[in-house]
Amino acid sequence: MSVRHALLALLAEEPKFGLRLKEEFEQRTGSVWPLNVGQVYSTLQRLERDGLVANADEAGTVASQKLYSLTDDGGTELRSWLSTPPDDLNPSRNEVVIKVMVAFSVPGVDVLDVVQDHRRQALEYMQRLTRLKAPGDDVAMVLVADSLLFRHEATIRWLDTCEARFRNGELPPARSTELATGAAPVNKQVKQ
Amino acid sequence: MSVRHALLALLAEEPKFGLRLKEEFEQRTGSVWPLNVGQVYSTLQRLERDGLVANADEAGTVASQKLYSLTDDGGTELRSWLSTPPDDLNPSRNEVVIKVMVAFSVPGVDVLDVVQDHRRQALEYMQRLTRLKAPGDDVAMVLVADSLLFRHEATIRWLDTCEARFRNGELPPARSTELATGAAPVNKQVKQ
DNA sequence: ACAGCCATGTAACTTGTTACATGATTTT
DNA sequence: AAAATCATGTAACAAGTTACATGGCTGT
Repeated sequence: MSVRHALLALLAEEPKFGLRLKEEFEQRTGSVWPLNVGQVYSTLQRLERDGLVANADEAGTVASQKLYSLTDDGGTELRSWLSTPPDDLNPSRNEVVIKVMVAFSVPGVDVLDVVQDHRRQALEYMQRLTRLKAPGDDVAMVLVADSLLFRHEATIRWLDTCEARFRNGELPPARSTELATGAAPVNKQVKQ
Repeated sequence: MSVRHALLALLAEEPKFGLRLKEEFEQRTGSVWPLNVGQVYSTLQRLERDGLVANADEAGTVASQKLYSLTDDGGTELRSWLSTPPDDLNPSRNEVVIKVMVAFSVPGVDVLDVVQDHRRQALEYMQRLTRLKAPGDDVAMVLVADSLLFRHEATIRWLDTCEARFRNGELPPARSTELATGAAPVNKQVKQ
């Protein structure tokens, strides 16, 4: 849901057209997160359908440009988004975490290898980011790179706690001969 | 792409059916990331279509259960996933980062307010997580909670650097009178 | 027999990606 | 006038969410 609202934010400044929105979005993120043009147009269509954006077809612009402007409802929606944290109740899935949590029961695979693999890869990516940040002209790019650095660092720290716990013998219920979750009902047909 | 591969991993242990996969996935993530049953079935269909999974319709099970097993191709795909880092070239978008990067040009909104808002909310969520972790029986839940805690901490640290830079007068190019695309794109590496 | 769960499945929708098609404007 | 590029748009697909429909099995 980020793109939808980001477009609203960019339109709050002044009416703009599709391609311009793509360019500005990428400028704000230092070109780290490219935005597909096609998605801009379809998102604009949906925003218009929902009344958050209107076609400001005033003169003064090139004919082939289709200007969109923020409506009052759009402004309300935007302000609400800016003050709301991203979904506490449904925290988005973390691929590395999922990978580790399912890896330990795969035959022929050592979870600790997976952990080490990803730790090393995260480190390498952090080094690449740090190197890339050096020129440091573009503030947007530096900030977004920082966000990636912090996130990778968090991943590495998590992998470390994982390794510590695993070496300490703390393993999640491996082969689920019994699904002993209190809430979830046990599947009686499965056990043989 | 997490769910698809997670199912492969769970099937590597032994043939299983849809509902069981849902239950085990949620068990592995301490019920923090619920998995929709419908998605399990449609994902299984796609996996079967792609030859990564096969219908192991052996006897011995209840008629209404449809067992799936991992194929050789599925095993190869799984092993490849387990040793590959999640998309360095297309790092996934971070909603909080996007929010901050687009907020500073919204009329009537102070970026520093947005930063403080989200800092406070992330802190509150961390406290809730820490409280929730106390009973600490379920290793899976503790690990996933840790991953969320680390991620929130990374967010907070990023927001702090943002605030520092903003107070220091370092603002990204606000109104883009000129879209100077001369900057080296982070992401445009060779597609190989 | 009937209620209630187990298990599978489908339909409609949203977000996002890639690729392609088409017209308008500017440049040479 | 031809070529390049600006700008919009569409089609097809993957992945995910919600809601609903449909049989089969189990317990009382």
